Amino acid sequence: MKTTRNTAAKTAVLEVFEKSKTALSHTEIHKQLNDLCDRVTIYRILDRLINEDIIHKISNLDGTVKYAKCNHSHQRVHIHNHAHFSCENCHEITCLESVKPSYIMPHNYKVNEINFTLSGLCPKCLNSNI
Amino acid sequence: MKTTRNTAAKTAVLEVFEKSKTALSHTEIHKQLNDLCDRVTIYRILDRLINEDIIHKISNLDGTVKYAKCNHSHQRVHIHNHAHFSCENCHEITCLESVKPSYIMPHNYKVNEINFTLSGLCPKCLNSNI
DNA sequence: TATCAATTGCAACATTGTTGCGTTTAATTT
DNA sequence: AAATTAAACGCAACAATGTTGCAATTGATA
Ligand SMILES: [Mn+2]
Ligand SMILES: [Mn+2]
Ligand SMILES: [Zn+2]
Ligand SMILES: [Zn+2]
Repeated sequence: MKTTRNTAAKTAVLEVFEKSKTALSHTEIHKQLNDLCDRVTIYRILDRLINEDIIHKISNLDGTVKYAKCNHSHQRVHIHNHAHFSCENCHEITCLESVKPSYIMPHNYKVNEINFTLSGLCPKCLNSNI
Repeated sequence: MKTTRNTAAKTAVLEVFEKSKTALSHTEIHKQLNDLCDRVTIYRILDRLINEDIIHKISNLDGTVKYAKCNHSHQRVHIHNHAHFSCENCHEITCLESVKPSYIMPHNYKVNEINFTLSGLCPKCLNSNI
């Protein structure tokens, strides 16, 4: 199998994730890295981090894509079954690790992954907007 | 307020939706219309149909965006609270009108919209793949 | 230190969606 | 039926996002 390496760029991307309380887009990461590496490199690092189950991808209703660090306690099988919240006002996306939807599927479907994103107003914007 | 008009292109787009059992991407619609109108026009028609609550937008985990016809029985307030299924094999996206997630939100969030997309194998692909 | 596959930078490309503007057209009024 | 007029359109140009090929660099290992 392919081995994975620790590079300066990968370390820097991980540090950006550590410092952030919300999910980040490719562009936001690129700006924070301030030309430490090429934007293509960031796409490739994100791909690797997803394969290594270190981050997960969040696809929003408006088409934007963000990434967030996984904070799971080393489960053997790791499933991203938590919800994400996307604020329509400040556009911040946060993991709601405690919110896990329950649902009943029809027969004959095999579910591998779920994507549950809620949009509206986050607590910060809800308070300041009245 | 702005009034809305019935045009040849809009009618054609609606016919495409009527004929389809699955959700459609902008590109798929454009191909089916076979240069009846410009691709920009299709984007604008889709925007209008969403505002008129005739179709809804489905944003998938892999970044693709599709649209599907709403089949609701003229509720006063119309909320898209059903799930969508995205097949990893045939890439068809279908509305699962009967699947509605239940969940408990933390306080201080105002939820306006939800996006619940499941991916995996659809019944068709599940059966043909063993 | 030598090796070598993983990683990177760069250029080029593809896809998707948006905007401005002059022209056409659907629906309403005269 | 003709005039009116704002909605809708086509076209060109642009922006954002993501992908690919390839030569050069570099991290990990021997
Ligand atoms: Mn996780
Ligand atoms: Mn609907
Ligand atoms: Zn907010
Ligand atoms: Zn399928």
